[in-house]
Amino acid sequence: MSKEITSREKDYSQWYNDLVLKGSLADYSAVRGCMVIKPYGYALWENMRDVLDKMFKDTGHVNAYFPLFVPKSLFEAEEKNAEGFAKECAIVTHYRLKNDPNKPGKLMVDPEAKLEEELIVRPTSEAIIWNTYKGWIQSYRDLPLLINQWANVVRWEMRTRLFLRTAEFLWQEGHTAHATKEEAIIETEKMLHVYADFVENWMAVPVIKGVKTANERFAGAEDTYCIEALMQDGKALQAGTSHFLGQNFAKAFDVKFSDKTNKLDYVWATSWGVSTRLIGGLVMAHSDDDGLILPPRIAPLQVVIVPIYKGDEEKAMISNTVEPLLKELKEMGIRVKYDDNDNNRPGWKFAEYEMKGVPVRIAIGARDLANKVVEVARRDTKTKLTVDVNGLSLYVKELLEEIQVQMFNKAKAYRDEHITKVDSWDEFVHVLDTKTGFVAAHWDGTPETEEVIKEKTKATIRCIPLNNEQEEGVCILSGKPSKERVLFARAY
RNA sequence: CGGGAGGUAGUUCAGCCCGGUAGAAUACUUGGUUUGGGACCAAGGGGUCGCAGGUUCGAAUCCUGUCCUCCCGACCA
Repeated sequence: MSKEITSREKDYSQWYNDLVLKGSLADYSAVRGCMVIKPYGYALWENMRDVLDKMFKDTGHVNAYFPLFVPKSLFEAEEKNAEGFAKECAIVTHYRLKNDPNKPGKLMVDPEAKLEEELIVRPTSEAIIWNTYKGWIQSYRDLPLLINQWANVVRWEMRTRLFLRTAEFLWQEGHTAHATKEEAIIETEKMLHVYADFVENWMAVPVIKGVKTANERFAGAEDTYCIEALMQDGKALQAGTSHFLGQNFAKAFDVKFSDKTNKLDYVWATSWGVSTRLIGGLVMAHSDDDGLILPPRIAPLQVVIVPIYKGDEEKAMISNTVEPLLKELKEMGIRVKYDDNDNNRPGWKFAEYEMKGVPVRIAIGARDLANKVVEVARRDTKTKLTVDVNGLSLYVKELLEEIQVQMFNKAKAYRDEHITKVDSWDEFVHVLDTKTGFVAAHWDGTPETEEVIKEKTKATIRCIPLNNEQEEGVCILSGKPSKERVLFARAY
C-alpha cells in the first residue's frame, strides 16, 4: 500500500501532513492557503462544534449570524484592532465581471463596477457586531447581551499549514456586552474555563490557562486570556482565547446604556473564540507513526467491527452475532460501524481504521464464534484482548471511557514533564534547544525584554498562568527583579 | 514576501540533461481463487504531462510568464 506515514522522528512536519491527508481529515485546494475539510474531518468538527455549542447555551449564550463583509469605515473604527489585522485582510473592491474584449471566452473585472466603499472580508467580527449592538442596547435591561456565532473568517496568511493556519478557517466567536467591568471580566474568565473544560475533557488535551502579555494580546483587548497546549514536538499551541475588551469597542462604536439611576455609560465587552485549529492540535497531541489517535468522546467513529470469514456462510453466521451487538451498542449511544464490505480483507481494514484513529476495533471470526468471544483492540495502546461476547457492549462502553482518561493522562504526563524551571540564560537556551516544551522563567515584565528574548531564541511568552505562584527572582535576560515565573515556548 | 524543492494515470513516481508524440507500481473495472495484520491470477479501462504563451517540421522534454503545493525563513491575536 502507498499509504505510508512519514515517522515523527524523520520529519515531524511531514508526519503531520501525512496524518491529515491520509487520515482523510482534509485536502489541499486550488485556492492558495485554503483547504477542503473532508467528510471525516468535518464529522470531527461537527462533534466538537455540537459539544461546544451546548456548553455555550448552558452558560446562557444564544447563536446569531452576522455578515461576512465589513465596510472599511466600520472596520477601521477601533484603531488598534484594525491595525492588528490590517496586514492580513482580503478586500472586495468590485462587484461585477464582464467578458474580456481582448481574450474571447475569458472574464475580467469590470472597471466600472468598482465599489464606492471597499468591503473587508471579516478576519474577526467585532466591528460589524458592535456596529449592530449599538442599535440593540439602550438600557441596562438589554444587558448582558450574550451572543455567539459559528462562522468562517479569512486572514491572509503568508505561510499556511493544514488546520493550524489557513487563510480561511471555521470558528465560533462569542461577543458579549455587560453593564459592569467586573461582570465582563467574569464572563471572559468563565469562557476560558469552558474552553479548558472542553479541550481537556473532550479532546483529552491538557491545557494551561493563563493571561497573555501585552505583546501577545489581541489587538483592541485590555486583557487576553488563553489556553495553551503542548504538542509532541515540544512546541506550544494556542488552543483558544478569551478577551476582556474593556470599553474599547463600545467607545469606538458608541454603544451606551442607561443604568438604573439613568446615568449613561459605555458597555463592557468580551469576545472569545476557538477554531478548526483545535483539530490540528488534536492530531499533534495524540497521534503516532501509524496514524491518527482520536479521543473516544469526539471521534466520528468510536468502534469498528471487522468480520473475518471464509465464504458467505461464515459471514452470515458472524453477522448474526454482530447484528444484536450492533443494535445494543447503538442504543448505548456509541458510534459504531460494522464493516462487512467484501472488497477489502481484514488486514487492510485494520490498517485503515488505525490510520483514521478509531479508538476501538472489534474483530470477530469463525474461531471466536465457536468460543463466544471477540478480539478487542485499542488504538491508543495498540493492545489486543479476547473478550466474551456476553456483556461485550458494556465492556466496550467502559473501555471507551478508560481510553479517554488514559489519553488525557498520557498527554498530561508528557506536558508536565516538559515544563522546566530555569534560572539562568544558558539554561534557558539549552532547555529550549534540547528538551523543548514550556520553560518557566523569571521575566522583568517589560515588552522590550520579551522582544529581545524572542529575537534571540524564537521563544515567546505563551502565558502568565492563572493563579500563578508568586516567587522572588531575577529576570533571566536583564537580571532585574521579578515576582513570578512566566511560561516561554516556541510556538505554532 | 525571500531561499530551496516539486506539479506527468485516482495515488506514489520514472521519463526531461541529449526534443521524435508517454511508462511502472498501486488503485479502478470484470471473472476466478482467497480472507486472523494492507491477498493472488488473468483480462481490461484510464493521462490535451498544472495552466498560458514562445522556439521548432515536431515539445512532458528547451525558453518566458503564471497558478498551486511542500520545506526553511520573514510575517502572524
